[in-house]
Amino acid sequence: MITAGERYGRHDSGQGRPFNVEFVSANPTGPLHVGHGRQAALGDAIASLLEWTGWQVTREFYYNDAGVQIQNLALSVRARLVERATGRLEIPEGGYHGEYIREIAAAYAAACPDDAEGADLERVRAFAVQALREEQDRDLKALGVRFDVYSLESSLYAGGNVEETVAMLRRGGHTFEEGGATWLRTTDYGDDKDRVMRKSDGTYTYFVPDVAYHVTKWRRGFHHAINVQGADHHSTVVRVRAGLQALGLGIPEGYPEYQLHQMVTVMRGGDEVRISKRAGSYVTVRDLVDDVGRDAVRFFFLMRKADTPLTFDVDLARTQSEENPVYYIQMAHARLCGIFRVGEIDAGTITGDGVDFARLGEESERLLVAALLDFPRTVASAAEAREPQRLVAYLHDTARLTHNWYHRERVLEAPDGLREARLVLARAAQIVLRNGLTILGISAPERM
RNA sequence: GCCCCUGUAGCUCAGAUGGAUAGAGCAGCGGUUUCCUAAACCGUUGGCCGCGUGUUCGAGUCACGCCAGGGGCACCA
Repeated sequence: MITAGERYGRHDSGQGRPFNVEFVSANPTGPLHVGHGRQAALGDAIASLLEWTGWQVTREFYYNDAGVQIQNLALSVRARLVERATGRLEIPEGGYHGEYIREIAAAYAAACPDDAEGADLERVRAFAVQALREEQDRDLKALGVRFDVYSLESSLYAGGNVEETVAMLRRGGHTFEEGGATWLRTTDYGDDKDRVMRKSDGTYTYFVPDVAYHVTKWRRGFHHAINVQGADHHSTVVRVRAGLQALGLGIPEGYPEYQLHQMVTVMRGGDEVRISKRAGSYVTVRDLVDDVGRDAVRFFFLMRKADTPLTFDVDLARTQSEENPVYYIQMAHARLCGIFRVGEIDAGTITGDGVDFARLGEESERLLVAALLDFPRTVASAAEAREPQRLVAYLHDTARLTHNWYHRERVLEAPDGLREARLVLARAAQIVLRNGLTILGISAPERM
């Protein structure tokens, strides 16, 4: 434990094989909301857990920048441009009402004075998408989440992947024509009804580029992949997998994995904060980070398993007291640091050599030692199940045992021999708490 | 109607590959402070694990059926 240090808890079950973790993947049609925040925290923690179990992880973000939603975005911005020019506002059907649309329109008008009413819709679209991607990048940065790869739906059309996928599906014999549309017989793969892949107007439904996208993932060597999404996308799971099966490329039935999470509600002052993208009332990821801090945001998003609806209690998250679990865990770590600080001991020099661990006989220290030894198993289990909340629960438990021990037993003032053994225990607990928090993307402060 | 998720202490939730008296936090009650951070700790009250049947030596965990709540069921994404 001591000699492994910051590597304590790692495994090599992944054996360096590539693993693609796709998460957030928000359409560039607005700022990131709390649901994306949960995905960001979950996806990043799962990615980290996989790294700790020996996988070579790529964090990937997929932009749906080619569909109807983007068209609506462009039309919404144009509507605001027209409003600026004429004073008349007509937001189109399915359009976006948020205040940020107005801001994008203002920026567009400033950048492109020759097109103040947005006559060049393609130009408006590109501008708005770019602006919102930058906006989302700032949100992700506030959370401390980084991606290795950004994939664009539009590039799948431009690169011919969509056409190629459709051609392969047709060759595979699982398609048929009806009502002027082309259908994929997804019922051959467990769907409850067949799905349109090419609409009668000649455009493709969303899941076709999705299938094409996953073909590119597979071909890039990612034979292991997981997508973290909201449970409202659960109907896509069967379709995408069905499409991949129908291609006959030898892709396994369960590819890709999905980790779907339930809804997030935000409580503030005892009331639920209503979220309505349409009406423009909005709790963004950045609002939350500004309010309660990055560590608390990440922790609260990770403390429940994905299958459970999450209530984000803003008042609790910003409380700096015993009630707030994230402070409780960080405090346990800071306390241990405090021992070394007060004792003027460099924790890094602790080796455990020549120490008689049999002297750690108190109940509180035996329990703590047992918990620390359990850390690698917890990491492995959380990684295997793709469930970071197991690690959260473990850390809370270990923090409790740490506080308990700290209050019952003295370290610096213990007799010779026992003192050295307890310093090793303090060091080991410090390592485990810090490693655990690091996996979750939460800081481990040395003092608070 | 079909699909997915959930149902465990008063409340919010944990309970890996089935395994011994089912755990935590909060709330409640009772304590602890000349002490490495009281931003804390200790003790204690409180559970037909939604209901039923089945598989098993053994079920909170697996299967099936009910009941209740949430979400999803487009030639939208």
